[in-house]
Amino acid sequence: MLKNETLHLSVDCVVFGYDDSGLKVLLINQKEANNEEVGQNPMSQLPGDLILIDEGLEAAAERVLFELTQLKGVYLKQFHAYGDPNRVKQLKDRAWLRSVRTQPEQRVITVGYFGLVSLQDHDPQPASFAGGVEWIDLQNVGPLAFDHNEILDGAMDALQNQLESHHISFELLPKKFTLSQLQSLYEVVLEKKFDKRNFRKNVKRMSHVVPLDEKQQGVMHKPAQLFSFNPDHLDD
Amino acid sequence: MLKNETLHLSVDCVVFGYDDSGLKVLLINQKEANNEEVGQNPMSQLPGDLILIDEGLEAAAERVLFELTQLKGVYLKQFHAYGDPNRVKQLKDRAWLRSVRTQPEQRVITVGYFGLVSLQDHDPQPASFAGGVEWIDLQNVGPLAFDHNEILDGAMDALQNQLESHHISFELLPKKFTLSQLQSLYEVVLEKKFDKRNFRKNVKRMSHVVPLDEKQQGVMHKPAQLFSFNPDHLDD
DNA sequence: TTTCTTTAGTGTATTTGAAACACTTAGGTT
DNA sequence: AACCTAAGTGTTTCAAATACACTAAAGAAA
Repeated sequence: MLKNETLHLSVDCVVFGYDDSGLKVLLINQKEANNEEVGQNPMSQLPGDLILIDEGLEAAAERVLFELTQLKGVYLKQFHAYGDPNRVKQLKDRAWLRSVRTQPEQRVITVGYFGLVSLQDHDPQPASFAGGVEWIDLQNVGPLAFDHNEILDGAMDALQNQLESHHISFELLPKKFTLSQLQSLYEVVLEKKFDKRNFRKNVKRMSHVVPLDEKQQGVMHKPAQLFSFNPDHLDD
Repeated sequence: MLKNETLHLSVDCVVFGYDDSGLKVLLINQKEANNEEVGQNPMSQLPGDLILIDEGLEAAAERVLFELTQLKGVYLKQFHAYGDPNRVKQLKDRAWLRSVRTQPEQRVITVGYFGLVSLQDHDPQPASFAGGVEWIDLQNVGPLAFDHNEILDGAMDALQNQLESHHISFELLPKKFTLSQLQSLYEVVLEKKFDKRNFRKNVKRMSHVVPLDEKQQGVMHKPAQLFSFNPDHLDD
């Protein structure tokens, strides 16, 4: 058994997708792994891969995400680096690593990015050159490869912490959205309920949420006014 | 000129030290560099070094900090990874890199940790096996090596963001402290003034700040009551 | 021992933001 | 015309943030 002499660096992307049915995360299936030797089911994992030798971290996250899921122009933000020396050395992950890596025993440190997309504005089933890609409801995420459950938790914490302070909710909504959609998003991400009238009072103080001269269409109830996000009005 | 084929990973520690004279950061001088070829002054930098092949990130930060500054038992927390492909390739940094690295042209990604110590409880002039170690007032920090000014700014942001929410102010104070010291710390770190009575009202609600049966000694004014931090009482 | 200097320590009134709460409206469907 | 559904809207109550000025205790100086 070879002694590891260098270490590798990867990026992993925790891409959250949102629509009226809830908050989801983008996972890829390890289709190409033959887990015969340990008789395991194919596992899911976060989209991620080794960075190239001359590539910046954020550029790597964008490239890897595009290569694995065809997603482009996604808001991405670094949140944490994971470097446990044994994070890719569990038995469950060996077969897959051998099938895709030239140095499967290599230690890999990874830098986590979280991404945000609106499922209405982006193709919810991005094609992949190898392996399936799926949006999984956050509640239904099972055991993932490597330490990806921990990374997912870390991304969720970062999202919750930054949702209110960093004006990122709009990355998860369609360009035109209703106040009810905005409220539901807050409720789903922060896992608590808000009072409708108080919530709207607060939104009306945000000058970067601008009402449009347009209403919701095709709904079987009173149509809601549409709003959009104006990044130029960030005076508050 | 050799093509780089692997990349390296380092940790850099931004250790903040606090006492009644203010907030400082621990820097080391590049004494061993002979900058003759570009005629530059010796530069200061954050304590940091490459991680070992089997070492966790936090363990690396602890080890490197100890090796370079003899500091031990310091609160350390990861805050950001810096991976610009050119971050160690500026002219100003070449001479020093050649004097200490076997592969000075190597790309290095670094993971930043911030550390917190009380200058009263820790030796403020830790000895180093090579190169001087100094506490520098935050206002007096000049140009540092590599991207270390940017890393320092990132650490300061992290400290400001976490001071109130993460109960870390106590890492910067002596075990026994006065409320005035606590208030000054908040004012220095958050760069704003607080009202004395309101500040104390808020502290009295924090059950983890416990009054001691002890008073300040050797001061030429009314001695203040001492308090300490009880990590078991974190119910709020 | 008196006076001076310095920082510790304390309470109330005002303003602001957060929280609680229920009915009417507009559109599509039956 | 009646019904269903989510949109939209104000006021009251309570809690927290803010603003503000004097007395107390110790050591130093006279």
